[in-house]
Amino acid sequence: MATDYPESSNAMDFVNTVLDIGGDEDYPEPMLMDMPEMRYKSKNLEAERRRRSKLNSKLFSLRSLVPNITKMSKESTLTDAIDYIKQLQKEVLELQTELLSMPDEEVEKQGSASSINTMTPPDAIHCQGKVEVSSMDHNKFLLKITCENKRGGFSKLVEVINTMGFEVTNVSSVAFSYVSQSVFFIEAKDGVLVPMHELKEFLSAFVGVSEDTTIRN
Amino acid sequence: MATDYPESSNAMDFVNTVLDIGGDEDYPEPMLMDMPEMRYKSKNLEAERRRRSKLNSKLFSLRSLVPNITKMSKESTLTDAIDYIKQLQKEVLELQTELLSMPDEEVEKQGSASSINTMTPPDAIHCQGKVEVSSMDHNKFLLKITCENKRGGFSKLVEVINTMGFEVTNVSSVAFSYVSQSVFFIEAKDGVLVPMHELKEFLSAFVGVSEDTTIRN
DNA sequence: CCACACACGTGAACC
DNA sequence: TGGTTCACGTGTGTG
Repeated sequence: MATDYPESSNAMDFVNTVLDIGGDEDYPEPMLMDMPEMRYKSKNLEAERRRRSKLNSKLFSLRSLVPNITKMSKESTLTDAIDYIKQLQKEVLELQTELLSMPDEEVEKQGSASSINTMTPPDAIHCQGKVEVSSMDHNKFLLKITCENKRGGFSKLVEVINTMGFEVTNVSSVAFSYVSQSVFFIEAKDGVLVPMHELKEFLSAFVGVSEDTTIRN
Repeated sequence: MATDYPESSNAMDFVNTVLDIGGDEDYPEPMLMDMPEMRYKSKNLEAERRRRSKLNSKLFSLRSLVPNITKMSKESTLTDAIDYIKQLQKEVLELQTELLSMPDEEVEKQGSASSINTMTPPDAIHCQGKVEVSSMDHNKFLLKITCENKRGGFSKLVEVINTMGFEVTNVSSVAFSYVSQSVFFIEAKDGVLVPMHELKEFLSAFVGVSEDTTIRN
């Protein structure tokens, strides 16, 4: 026991706690120096301890990244990490090919759950804007949207309109300075029936206008 | 200081004394310590060698999986692997959210699903179109795109432009009958550097024109 | 010379 | 009981 640790060696102790018992002490001490009590200390001792500590720390954080850990051991950590990387690579490849081969109507994730929809737009445009919805036909609408000119705002707007079940048949958009103004001529997709006020509410929430302004027929 | 420690001579002799000789190729013979000159050899010597070997092997194959290796060292192997896993995880998440968005079209044509699904997606708009790219500035381009007017075509176009790293600053699009024509004023996002020809090639491939310039009906 | 990284053999602790 | 895993201190090579 009682190795004279000159330093704390924190991570090591942590790993020791996890994997092994703390009790890995006691130097084999096969020294044959003629010095009476003075024990020869390698110059690397401390450095080596640091190195091991760091290495174990990395190993531990590597393990923490892998979801399925089979065993708490160095070998299985590496094995699992290897398998996990392979799996991730494969997954990325599949997703990429899937995404590339059929770009259907992908949107970034906006239009699935309403609760999310009303909450996620923080990164969308989040400003005061104006939304006008005019009904041109039973399934055709004219949107006039004024909002802050933000990076990606227009793309997101298109996506939102798309995921709501509308087809953009015609659009004119101009952005200048900090304001962006767009006019969309949209048409409900087949089988989609969205009430006008709902469309307006959603767009208003997305664009960042708190409560209504105008709806006209 | 201890600069005078007789490392090469005494210490080495000590090691040699302790564990036989050259120490590399030893047989796992269970030596007894009673022997006059023969020294005791640990029982797990060979096992430990195997363990180390296996561990290093894993470490090596882990390194072989990671594309960007900074240094050939254990620590950087682990660090790079960690970063790589993080990157992959992020990538997968992005791809999933990007892909997970519109059940619309697929649900619609689920009747004759599989064959159509696997056949239709390959080309997004699958028509002959025309793509013109004009460079307005080092990072600003003007796109003139003519293609078949297809459901969701415009949205897809915007998404493609967006994912390629461009910001749509201004757009005018008109669709009539079976043809759609759009003019995009786009600007490369910060840090994005896409060559003009690449942009054009990608858009052409997406829109469905085989070779640039020509529109064929 | 020194900092760093590595492999080695060993005792101990855990099934 | 062994078989397995671990941390340790050390020698050595490289820059």
